[in-house]
Amino acid sequence: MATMLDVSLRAGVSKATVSRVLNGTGQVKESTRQQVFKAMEELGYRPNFLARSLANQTSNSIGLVVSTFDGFYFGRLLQQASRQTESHGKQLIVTDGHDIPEHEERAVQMLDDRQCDAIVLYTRFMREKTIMALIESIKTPLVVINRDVSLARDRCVFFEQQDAAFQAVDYLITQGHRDIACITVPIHTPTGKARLEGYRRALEKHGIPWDQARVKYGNAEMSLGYELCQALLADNVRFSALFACNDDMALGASKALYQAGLRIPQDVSLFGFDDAPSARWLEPGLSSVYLPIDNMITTAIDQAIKLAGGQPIEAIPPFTGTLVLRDSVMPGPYFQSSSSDSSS
Amino acid sequence: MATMLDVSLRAGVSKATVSRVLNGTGQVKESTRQQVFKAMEELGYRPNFLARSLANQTSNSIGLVVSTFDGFYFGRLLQQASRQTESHGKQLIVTDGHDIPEHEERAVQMLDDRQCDAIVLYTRFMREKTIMALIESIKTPLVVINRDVSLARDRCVFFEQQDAAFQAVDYLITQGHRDIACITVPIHTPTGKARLEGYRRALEKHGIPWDQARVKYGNAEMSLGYELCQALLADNVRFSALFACNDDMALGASKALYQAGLRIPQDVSLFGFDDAPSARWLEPGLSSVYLPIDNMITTAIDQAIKLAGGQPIEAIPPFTGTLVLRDSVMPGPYFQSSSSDSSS
DNA sequence: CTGTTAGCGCCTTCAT
DNA sequence: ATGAAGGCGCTAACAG
Repeated sequence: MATMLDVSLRAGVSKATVSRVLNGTGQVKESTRQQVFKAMEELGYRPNFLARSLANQTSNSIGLVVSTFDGFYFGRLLQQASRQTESHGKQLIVTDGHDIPEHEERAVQMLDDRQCDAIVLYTRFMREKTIMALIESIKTPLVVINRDVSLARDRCVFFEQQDAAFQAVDYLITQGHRDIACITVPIHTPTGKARLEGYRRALEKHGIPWDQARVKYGNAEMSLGYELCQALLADNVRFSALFACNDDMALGASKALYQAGLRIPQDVSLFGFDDAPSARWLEPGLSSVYLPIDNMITTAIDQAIKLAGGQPIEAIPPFTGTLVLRDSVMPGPYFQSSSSDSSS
Repeated sequence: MATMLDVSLRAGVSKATVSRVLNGTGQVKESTRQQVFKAMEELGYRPNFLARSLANQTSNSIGLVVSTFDGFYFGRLLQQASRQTESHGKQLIVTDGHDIPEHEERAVQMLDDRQCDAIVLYTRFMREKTIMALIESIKTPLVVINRDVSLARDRCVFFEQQDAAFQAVDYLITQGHRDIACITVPIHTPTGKARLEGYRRALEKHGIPWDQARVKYGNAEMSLGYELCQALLADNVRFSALFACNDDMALGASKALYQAGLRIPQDVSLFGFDDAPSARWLEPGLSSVYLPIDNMITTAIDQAIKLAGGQPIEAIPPFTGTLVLRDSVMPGPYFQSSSSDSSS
C-alpha cells in the first residue's frame, strides 16, 4: 500500500505538500499540485483512513446503534439513516444492540472509541438513568431516538406513541365498537406502555370500563399475535374489535380469527400499528397507524450532525402518527350513523 | 480522555508496561499489573481504538456491505452476521450499497481503508468483472455472498437458486398444473435469471411449451406483484397456478387475484419464494421456498474470518433451498391421484 | 520484568 | 509556496 511518503518522494516534494494538496489546505503552486496528483495516480495511492482520523481526532462518520436489525421497521430506518448521513458527506456505521441494554451500551462505547463524530441510539429497554450515564461517560455527542429522556430532551427524537394509539382506539369506538380487545407489544418498554395507555385513555374518554380480560401482553412477534388471539377466543372474551399494537401481531391474530371462523371485518374489526408495507396488500387491507419513521431518523441524523459540528441545537417536537384507514374495520354494534359525537 | 501516558505516569511505570498489561503480552509482575489496573480505573481509561488499529494494522472488525438495508431478508442477514462476527470477538461494520454497483464499490473501498480484517459483499447488480477487479485492488480479503464468481469460486457463498425455483415449479406441475404463470424478480440479476431459468427448466422437463405471455418481469416489490398479476388477468392469459419469484410479489399478486374474484387456491394456486416470516400467517398459508440464509451468512462470516487470519480456505458448496408447503396450492386440472410419476 | 526508542500514516504549526 | 519537525495514542523490538 503506497503511503504518503512514497507519493512525496515520487513527486519530489515533502509529505507536508502532499498533505496540502490532499486536503486542499494552504497554498500550493499549480504545477507541483499536478505532479502530486500524478504521483498519487501512478501509485494508486489511497490515504490511510485510520492515520488520518487519528491525527484529526475525527473519523467523519456517525454511528448508529439499533436495538435489532430485524423487521421492516429497522430496515427502513437504516436505509434512510444511511442516505441522510451520506448526504452530509459522512459515513454511517451501524451496529446491532441485540435488544440487550448492556450490549447496546458496549456498542455505543465502541462507536465512541472509533471516534465517530456523533452517535444515534435506538433502544427499547435501556433505562433512562443508564442513558444519561452513557451520555456523560462518552466524549461523542449522543442523540436518542424513540425515547423521551426528560433530562436530555434536546437529544431526543421520538413519536407521540400514546396519542397515536389513542387515536386508533378512539376511531374504533366512534365506529361503534365498545368491546375492544388489545394485544400489546413488550410492556416493559416505553413504547409498549404508551400504546397500551393510549388504548386505556380512549376507553376512558368514552366511559368504557377497563376489562383486564381483554388485554393480552405480547412481544411483537407474529406468532404471539396468533397465540394471544387464540387465548382471547378460548377465554371466551367478547370483542367486536381488536387493537393489535403492531402489524405483525395483527397478522398473527388474523390467522387465529380466520381459523375460528371469524371474518374480518364482518365479525371482528382489526386495527394494527406501524403500517407495515404488507398492510395494504393483505386481505382485507389492514387499517393501521403510520409512523413517520423516515422523517424521524432524518431529523435525528441532522441533529447528530449539528451536535458533531458544535452547532447549537434545539429540542425537536415529537412526531405524530396518523391513521391509515383500509378495510379491516367495520361499524360495530353501537354504531350510530350520525352520532352526536361527544367531542370532548 | 485519559491516554496511555496518563495511566503510565499515574502508575509510575512506562507506556510499554501499560501496553503489556492491556494486551496481556509479555511478562508483568503481578503487583505492578495491579497498579496499572488501578490507574486505569481511576482515570476511566479506554484505549484509543484508532491508534491501536493504526499501530496493529488491523481493526479487529469485519465489514459487510449489503445491496440494501430494506426487507426482512436483509434484516435477518444482518442480524445473523452480527451475531456470528461477535462470536469471533470481532466487530461488524455494515454499510448500505443502495443497490448501486458504483456505490457498493466505494463502500468496499471505504471498508478497506478502515482496515477491516475482511469484507463480505452482497451485491445483486455488480458485474463479475468488477467484482474481480475489486478483489484485486483492495488489500483486504473479500468474500462474495449470493453470487457465484467462477474466477474466485472459493470466495463465494451462494444458493442454488435455479434448482430451488425448479423444484417449486416442478412441484406445481406434479400437482396437476400445466398453465403456470410467473412473475420474476429483477431479471438483470443472476438471482432473477436463475429463478426464471428454474421455471423454464421445470416446464421443459414436463414437455410444457414456453409461453411468453405467461411471464411478467417484476422488480421484487409488492406493488409490482399486484400490477403484474392484474396485467396477467387483463391479458386474459389462462393460468391455474402462479409462481411468484418472491413472497412480497406473491402477496401483491394475491390481492389482485382476490379483487378479480379468484380464490387461492381453489381458482389459482400460488407459490412464493424466500419464505418470508409472514408467509405462514397469511390466509391461506403461502407455500414458498425456504433459503437457509442464516447458514449462508454464518458460513460467509466464517470464511471471511479464516481469510483474515490467513488460514487456508476451501470452496463452500452451494446452499440449497427447500420447499415449504402450506395451503396456497391445490391439485390442478391435470392432477392424477397416483400419477405414474415420470421420474426423470 | 521493565524502560527506551522507533515507528504506524497523516496533519499542522513554524520557519524559510 | 514549501520543508522540517513534532505529535495523535498505541505497539513492538531491543536493551538492560
